[in-house]
Amino acid sequence: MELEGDLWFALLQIFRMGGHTRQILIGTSDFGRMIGISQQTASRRLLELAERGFVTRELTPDGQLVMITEKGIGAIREVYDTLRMGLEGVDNVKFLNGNVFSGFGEGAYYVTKNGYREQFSEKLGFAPFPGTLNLRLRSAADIRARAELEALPGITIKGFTNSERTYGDVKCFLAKVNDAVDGAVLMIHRTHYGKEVLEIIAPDNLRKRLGLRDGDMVQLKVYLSRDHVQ
Amino acid sequence: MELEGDLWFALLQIFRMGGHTRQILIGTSDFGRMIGISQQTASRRLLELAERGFVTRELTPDGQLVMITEKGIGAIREVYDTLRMGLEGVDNVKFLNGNVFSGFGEGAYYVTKNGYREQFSEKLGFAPFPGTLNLRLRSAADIRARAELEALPGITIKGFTNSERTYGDVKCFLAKVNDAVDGAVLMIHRTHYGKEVLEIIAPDNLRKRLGLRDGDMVQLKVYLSRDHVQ
DNA sequence: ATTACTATTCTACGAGTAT
DNA sequence: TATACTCGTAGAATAGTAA
Repeated sequence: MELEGDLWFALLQIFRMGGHTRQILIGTSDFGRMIGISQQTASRRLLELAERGFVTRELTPDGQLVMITEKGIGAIREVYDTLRMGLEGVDNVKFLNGNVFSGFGEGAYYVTKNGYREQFSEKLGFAPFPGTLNLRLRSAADIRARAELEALPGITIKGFTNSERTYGDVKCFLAKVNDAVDGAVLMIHRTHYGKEVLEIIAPDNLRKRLGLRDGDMVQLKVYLSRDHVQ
Repeated sequence: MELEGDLWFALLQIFRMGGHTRQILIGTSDFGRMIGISQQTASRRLLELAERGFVTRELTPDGQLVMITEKGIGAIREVYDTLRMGLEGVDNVKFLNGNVFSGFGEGAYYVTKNGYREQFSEKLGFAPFPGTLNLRLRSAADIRARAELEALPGITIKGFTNSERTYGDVKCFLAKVNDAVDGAVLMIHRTHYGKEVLEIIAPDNLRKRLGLRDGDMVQLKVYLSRDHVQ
């Protein structure tokens, strides 16, 4: 989150007053009363929001004209998008949480095969980074949710045969990692991992992109069908 | 707001992990890392959310099973509704802010006339409290916005004639006061107030319901048409 | 009237640690 | 391992004012 709680709520209050559509005139006393803080703190909040570029400010003799900037609207929309998907797309989404661990890279092996790579780009919309992020599921509910994914069609990446051997089908689901990065869950049919493991692919190296280390918890939003993916 | 900033963001994090759909297993260390606070503070946050009824909690040897309650979802939905109306209904809404003052109660006089009362109930969906809340608009933008309301059709309450005199038409707009209470803006056609005054009616006494005193600022969301009113 | 500085109070964070 | 207590302290909030 770019904006800590109290500051975000100050921004929300400006938003409620229509500050995203036009300049609004507010006094720090009124503003403070509206969100339950003192005049002085209200002053500091508005100052800080302006300093950090979330609002523009213009002092007048009887208050200040405040308006939310593009950046401010972005901060609001970020929360909005999270809430919308969670509240309205429930039927199409499964939430999973797991902890990062270092695996044997079997997924990485698959992901680099040319016979798969082109299909990934075409069917998932991105060329996967040549490596997977391994997650270990820890709660019964997560493991159950993973089992339910097995039963769903998902997005199928077709197997193929080359001179050496035959490669089986791979099933994927589009997913959002930590509510921030788009990627996909890889369900390799014959894997030696158990039912408590999930492999994630993404356009980037997720460990670097999200600053993940072994043991860190990661949240996944798995899209069961393509509808409503955002 | 029922929930102060930091606590709300803790709830949001649980939401992001799917805690509104099922119990999720989280450790206080992981949870803290995810929102940038210490293990101890994370523990306190979860404890307080549970104490205040926003989540249920169940301790296990390796973490706690947390799930958002109805009340918690309500707190999230409250913000969601605000954001949705602000971001998606912009064309249908005008935001106005004004300060409460004690007026001469002309609106109250109108609002109690039987010839109007029935129409209010029928066309606005509520029987108005016999009194109005007077707001004084302070910024040029607010006064301009009020003038724009004059030009719109709104909801017309027809005038009538009784043995004493003739009563003119009254125009209304549905509105939300302080993002919390449903009411309506009353545009009495011939009033001795100037262009910087607005009268609000609602099912309840707004001063009591919202704890308003003279001079307090009030925010209004005026719905220009009935579509998308929430 | 305002906003916002300085001084002071006090809340709330995290370190250390018990369970 | 967990969670969550106590406690010292940093930083935030308010009081008092200046501008």
